[in-house]
Amino acid sequence: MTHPSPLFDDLDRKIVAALVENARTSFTEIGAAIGLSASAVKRRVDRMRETDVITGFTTTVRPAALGWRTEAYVEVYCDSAAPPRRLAEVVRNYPEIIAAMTVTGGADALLHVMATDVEHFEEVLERIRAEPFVRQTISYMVLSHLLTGSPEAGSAPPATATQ
Amino acid sequence: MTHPSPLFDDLDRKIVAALVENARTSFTEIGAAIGLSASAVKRRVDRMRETDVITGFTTTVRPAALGWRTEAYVEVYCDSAAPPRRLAEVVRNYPEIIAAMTVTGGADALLHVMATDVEHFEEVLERIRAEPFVRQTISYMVLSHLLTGSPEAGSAPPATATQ
DNA sequence: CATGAAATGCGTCGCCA
DNA sequence: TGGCGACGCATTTCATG
Repeated sequence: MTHPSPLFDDLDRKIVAALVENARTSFTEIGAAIGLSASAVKRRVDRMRETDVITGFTTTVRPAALGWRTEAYVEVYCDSAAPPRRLAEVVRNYPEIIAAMTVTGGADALLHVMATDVEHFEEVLERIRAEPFVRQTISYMVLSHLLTGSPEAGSAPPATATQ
Repeated sequence: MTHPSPLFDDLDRKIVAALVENARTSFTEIGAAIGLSASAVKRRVDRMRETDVITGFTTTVRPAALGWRTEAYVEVYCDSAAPPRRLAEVVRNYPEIIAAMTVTGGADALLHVMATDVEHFEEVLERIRAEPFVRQTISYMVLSHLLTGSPEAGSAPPATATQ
């Protein structure tokens, strides 16, 4: 068994859960909730930022309010010659691509794309298809979200580990 | 038409961009950067929270550090009888499903699933497939991320609007 | 109608026990 | 780790163009 694990314990988990739920919660309040002083909470948060358990604090917005009204997932099929990892460089040049990953299955990669409207999306798609080693794309336009907020990985999974 | 739109101007956009980049940035600092007082910034943030332009402040974590080491996208094909929207209720019972949406294309819905490992994922998949009106699923396991952080919708799209 | 300025209460952050 | 203290920030109230 793992020992009282000095690397990441239940207190850390509760702190992360609180910060995922609201990133602007004060250390004092978190400390009061879990029975720790504010300085102890700050130390733990600083350590988690250092070890990249916590990667940042961000704000969630309603994309439509900012003008992003069209969302899609795009499967990308690459030329068998080029490794899909090379898409990493390409993908950086598209502000419309908010996530990209290599996947198992028929396609080599999956892109998460945001656009202002369908016309804009079509334009982005044409640019992607014009990239050197992109052979084919298949798009899935998002119609509606069935899950609004993301309860997310803030909660603890069955078992836990580090790295 | 709408005039210089008091609803959402460039200052608001800059504030949102700053908060997306770091949700714990002080109003004072944001104000100094855009030429506004702290109270003015706070008022604008409060208003944006009220109108749901800003939906929350959250913390980004490295999922692997919390024990979520397996990620996948799952296409769901429903029985033609049941509307895919009914998946909304089902999906809520799965902490492993962090996003779900209806999409165009062959599948009715697309699920974003997180699990601790492949065994756990298989177990989740079996539960999903056992749901009443789920006819078929196709899974895409995520191998590696090509885009780490999400520059996201923090930046301004070509044109802007509200609602 | 939104802003800036001042006042108070609270949080943060470094230091020491 | 907790506690203390200085400083900075958030938040409210008030007056102004």
